[in-house]
Amino acid sequence: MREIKVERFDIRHTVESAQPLAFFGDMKKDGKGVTYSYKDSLIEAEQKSNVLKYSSYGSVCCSELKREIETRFRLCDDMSGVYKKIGTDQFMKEAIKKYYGMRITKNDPWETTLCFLISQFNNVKRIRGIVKRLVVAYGEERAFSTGNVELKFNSFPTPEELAKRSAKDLMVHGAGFRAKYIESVAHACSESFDLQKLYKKKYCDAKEELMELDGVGDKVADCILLFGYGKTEAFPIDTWVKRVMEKVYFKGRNKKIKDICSFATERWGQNAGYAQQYIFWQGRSLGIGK
DNA sequence: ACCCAGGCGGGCG
DNA sequence: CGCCCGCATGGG
Repeated sequence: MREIKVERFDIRHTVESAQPLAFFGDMKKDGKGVTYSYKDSLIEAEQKSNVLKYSSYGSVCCSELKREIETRFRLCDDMSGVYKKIGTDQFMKEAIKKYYGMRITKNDPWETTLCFLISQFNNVKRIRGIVKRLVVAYGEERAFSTGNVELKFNSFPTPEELAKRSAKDLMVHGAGFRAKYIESVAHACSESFDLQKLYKKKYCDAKEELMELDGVGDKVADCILLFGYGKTEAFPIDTWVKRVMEKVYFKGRNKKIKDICSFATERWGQNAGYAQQYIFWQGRSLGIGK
């Protein structure tokens, strides 16, 4: 068990706020820790006030593990600076106070892509269920014995593994009409489409390329860029964010996605992604628009 | 029963 | 282009 000091970090808000970790990871019952698969390994992380304890089962070495933890939870982000930039109005101040320490997570691009393909026209509980069933069905099973306890988990299914299945196979797991997108994108990513190359592209260019994938539109592309590539200028606008934005910043008037997007970019710039996460999670908790 | 969910693609004007 | 509709599924 290793430790790292953390400030302005809350593992519960971070893991529970409908980011990819909420879909394929497991929150511990007490809400203070999480377990999730990383490559061939299983990682555990647990927070005790200002200390994040972590450990792993599997082949990942300790320097890589440290880097993975710091990257995944974006521990190097200057949250004080972020809060200063986005906490400029009453709504944001309250959201920040309520979910203080909630970070954007940085996840694997493919894993993020699959999660958000499934997210469309869907709800958080079902997304998690579908992702979980795909992991069980098509992830590689791994087991470790830790003292007297046998630990089993599945790694996240690769594009190659999913590409072997037809949309009809995938339907069994409840993916619904999204199954055809999963099939198509799994094929693309295991053959011609190179997700890795998007790291070095600018936000706009990367987004344009992502949207060539079947089932990836404006919103899903922004989610992939934010949670899968760490491009924090992305501002995904779903039904919740749209409603909050209209109510809080546009006097309740119906606005187009494009207008909301340019407002957010102008107001929050590189921190738009963070602003979005607080808006989204606070909007849901307040039930805005319902 | 009815409505909605971290939208998208296709078809039409 | 912009607008509108259908779409699988299950929980509230």
